[in-house]
Amino acid sequence: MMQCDNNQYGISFECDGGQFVNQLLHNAENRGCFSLPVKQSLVLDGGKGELVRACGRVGRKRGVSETKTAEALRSHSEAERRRRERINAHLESLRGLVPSNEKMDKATLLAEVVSQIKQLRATVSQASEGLQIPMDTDEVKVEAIENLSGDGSLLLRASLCCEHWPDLLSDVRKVIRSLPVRVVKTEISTLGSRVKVTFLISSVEGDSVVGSVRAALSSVVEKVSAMVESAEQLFIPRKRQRVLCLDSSSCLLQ
Amino acid sequence: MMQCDNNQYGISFECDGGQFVNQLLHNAENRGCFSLPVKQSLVLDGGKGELVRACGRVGRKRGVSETKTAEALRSHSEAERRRRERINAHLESLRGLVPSNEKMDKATLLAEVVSQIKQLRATVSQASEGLQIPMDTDEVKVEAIENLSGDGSLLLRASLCCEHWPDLLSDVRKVIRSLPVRVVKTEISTLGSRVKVTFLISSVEGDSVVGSVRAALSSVVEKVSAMVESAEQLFIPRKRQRVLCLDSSSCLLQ
DNA sequence: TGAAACACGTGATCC
DNA sequence: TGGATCACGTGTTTC
Repeated sequence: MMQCDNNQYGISFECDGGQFVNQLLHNAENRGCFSLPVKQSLVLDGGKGELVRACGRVGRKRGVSETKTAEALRSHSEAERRRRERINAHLESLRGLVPSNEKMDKATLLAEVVSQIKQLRATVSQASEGLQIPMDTDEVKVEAIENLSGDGSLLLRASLCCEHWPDLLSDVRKVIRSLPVRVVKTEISTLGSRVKVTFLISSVEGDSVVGSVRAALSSVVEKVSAMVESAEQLFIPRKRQRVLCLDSSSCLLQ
Repeated sequence: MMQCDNNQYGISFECDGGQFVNQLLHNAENRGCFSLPVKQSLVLDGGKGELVRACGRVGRKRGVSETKTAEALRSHSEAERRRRERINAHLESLRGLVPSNEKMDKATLLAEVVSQIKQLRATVSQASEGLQIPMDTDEVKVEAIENLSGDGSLLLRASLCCEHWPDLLSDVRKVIRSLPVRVVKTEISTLGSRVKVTFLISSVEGDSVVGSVRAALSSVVEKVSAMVESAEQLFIPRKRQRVLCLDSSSCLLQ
């Protein structure tokens, strides 16, 4: 056990840095009535914010350090109150978000929130399968649909699915335009923050076009995924796509 | 201010039942060093679970009531510790469910959870539109598709969408069978805990069949909605449909 | 240094 | 009554 006098409120006590002994001592030390060599404990008189000795008569003359300690205790307890209020406000929000009733204790409420989130995630995952918009994995698909007659040209269905990103659509347009293909049809669907772009593409160069379209779309997906990841690491909350459209044909990319 | 000696730990103090004054007195009373006529305050010696006087010498002889108080304080603080552990365990679960990082303070974590739930709900709502399975409102739709040639028979598309309930499918089967119709095709889709059943129905009685099919399906939906509501009021967590199938033709109802 | 975050034990309240 | 829940002020640690 060693002496530590580095606590900020000027309250001296015995401790050894060990959590266990600290806990054992905690209560007694608060009152300064422990048999170990405790020097003193100070408490705040809530009524006037003045300092009193926990044991013994109320001090007649008070030093500067005691006044400072009184102020520290006051601001400390006020900060703690604000913290509690902040936390409880969020808990109230959650109370409004889970179905169920009011008058639910904190632990049960939090358990309910946990299961609610899991349920919602499962539902979203299910919906994303039905809508063919995977939520967890990015995706690039390119497939030949049919060989057009004679001239060796090809009809392709190509799609990409990833998180939304401001430059996503213009990037997709750029890479598609750089290829020797003609876009027959475009569909853009979104689900939550995910975007899926599907093309019907015709090309006269049947040989390598599948690979080059796949490479082009993959480069876009990889760029977006890198941007999103770095934004998350920098604690920048990604802006969510709020306006969602499903199955809308559009010429945004043309 | 009036005397209250009805607190369970045998600790006497002054109070007036008012929250404000109670708070002001709270701290000083803990130590029994307030200038108001406080009788005594007892604290638990964490090391051995023994009772000591907050002010004054450690008592040599201890009464039965003091022993009982010591035990009460101990079990009280232990119960409180368990409560904290329960709450913190749920908070840890939530930490694992929000994306973001570890080392997030409680208030921020809870704020993140709130926004996460809102986002998930918006996504589910969006998906339910795309999949034509409304999440918030029950629905019965019946429409004539075409008049079959000559004999006055009719082809209908009928659908119902509501929460899942164990007897739902058999109830639907029952009411459909009670009608003078032939079921041509059935589709069952689910999203989360919602179920949508769609029928293609042919009938030789073209006049009233739309209304009677609608009435039949509505009676099922109303029964289910009543069951679900009463289950929620009784705090019975409705069993969620875990196995989800989308757009599956089936003969479950035939 | 001082502000912020957490765990703790306690008084109060409810059923 | 005893047990459970909550708000509170405080000691401690971290940055």
